[in-house]
Amino acid sequence: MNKSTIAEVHKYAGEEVKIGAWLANKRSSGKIAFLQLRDGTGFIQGVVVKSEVAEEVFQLAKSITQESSLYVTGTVTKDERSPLGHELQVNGIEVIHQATDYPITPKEHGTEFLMDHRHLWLRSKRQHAVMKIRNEIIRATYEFFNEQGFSKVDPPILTGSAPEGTTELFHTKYFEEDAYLSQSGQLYMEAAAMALGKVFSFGPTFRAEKSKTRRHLIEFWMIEPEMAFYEHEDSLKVQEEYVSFIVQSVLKNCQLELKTLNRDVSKLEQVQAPFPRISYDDAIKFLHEKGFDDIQWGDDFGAPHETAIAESYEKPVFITHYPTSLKPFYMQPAQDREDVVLCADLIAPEGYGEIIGGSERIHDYDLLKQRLEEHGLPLESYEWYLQLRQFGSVPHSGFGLGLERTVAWISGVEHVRESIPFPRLLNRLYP
RNA sequence: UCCGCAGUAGCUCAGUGGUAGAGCACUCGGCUGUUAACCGAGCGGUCGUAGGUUCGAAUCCUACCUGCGGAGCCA
Repeated sequence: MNKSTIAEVHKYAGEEVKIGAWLANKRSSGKIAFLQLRDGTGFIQGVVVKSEVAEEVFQLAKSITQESSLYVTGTVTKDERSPLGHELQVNGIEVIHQATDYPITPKEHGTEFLMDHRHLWLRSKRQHAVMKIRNEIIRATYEFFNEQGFSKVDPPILTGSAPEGTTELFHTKYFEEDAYLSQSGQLYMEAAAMALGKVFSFGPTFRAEKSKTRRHLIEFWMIEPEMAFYEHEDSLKVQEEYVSFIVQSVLKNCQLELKTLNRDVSKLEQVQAPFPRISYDDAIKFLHEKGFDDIQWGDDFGAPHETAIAESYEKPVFITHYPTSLKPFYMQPAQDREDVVLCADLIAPEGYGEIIGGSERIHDYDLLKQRLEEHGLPLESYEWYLQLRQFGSVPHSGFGLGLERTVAWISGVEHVRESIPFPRLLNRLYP
């Protein structure tokens, strides 16, 4: 007999297969039982007809409990009513392990309860779909950057010096020394770009911020590309092509998952490069026209401002050329204006907020040193970083994309806590 | 850190001073195409914690704890 996964049953239409699965849910009447089966690759309905199976098989089908693990044998049949297109006409059931009192019942549950049972919640259809989309975004990321000639480079997670404010850094010990968990690999990626040309990193990031919104996690994953000889505009092109590529990849390879999540795909279909750009100057003017009188040139945008700007575009939008005072020390000033820098934030549509922050980096040694001093940063900690500008410095740019915000946006889930398997939030370190 | 809301059965909630309730889950019975299946019965309680007011408190008051939503914060 063929052993199959649910995702592959279509290859065995009309044949008998054996599937290892869990019982997600069950409905039954006196003479027919419907088993909702899942095996990680997908969901399928098993149909047990009393008149066509042995009496003990039907009695077993009626008595299996939610989330018990099973080997199910049956014939694969095509069925229009199934989202998968196929059903399983069950003729045999072997219970591997009987589950009792599974906590997540097929009814409504509150956030706290679901988060306390995240290890089980992941089994549900919705969460399964989000995790599959997350996986597709990761897969497409590797495909895109490999095809574009980037090398993956892994920056350290444990770092020594504490640049800027230490309040948002996780403190730990490195034997006798103080150490901090990385909140960005960017500076190291700049060094890597001088060695390998075009590089990208993909790893965890830690921010000890007391943020409590649907867009914030304490531990999240970032993709940080860095490109030698790329100026600001070159970097924007990479960003819009990259984001378009992952959105189109999800549309192509995760149709069932998007359907499960009820995602409005027409909005995603429009996400094709190029993306609109608006300068910080124009964004301030736009907000004033919209009646926001609580913001003036030099202020950073709050969540309502970002959302208002994003809502006037169908695609993600770049906000470029922020005031120098709002941005970190390493950003390259604009050629004709000292008061703004060559940077861009990419704001996702539908209120999902900033998904990318990027900039051209200062490549002039004297200017970089001056900026470090202006920001009151200890030069000795940045000696290696300054040396990148002493030995064949070149214009270069890079950006960081927040994976969970991107997953949340593309999946259409409300909160980033559903876009990572085990979210770390304020007051949430379990499970 | 600030503002607002909430905490009652395993879960989701109703109950605004006078005998603790419903749906789901679970158990039993019924039902041949169900889609959070449905119908009937049964089981199920330290009303977040501590103190106070009252003849009497889930209900009113005070403090604390926990969670949710938002703001702030956020390379």
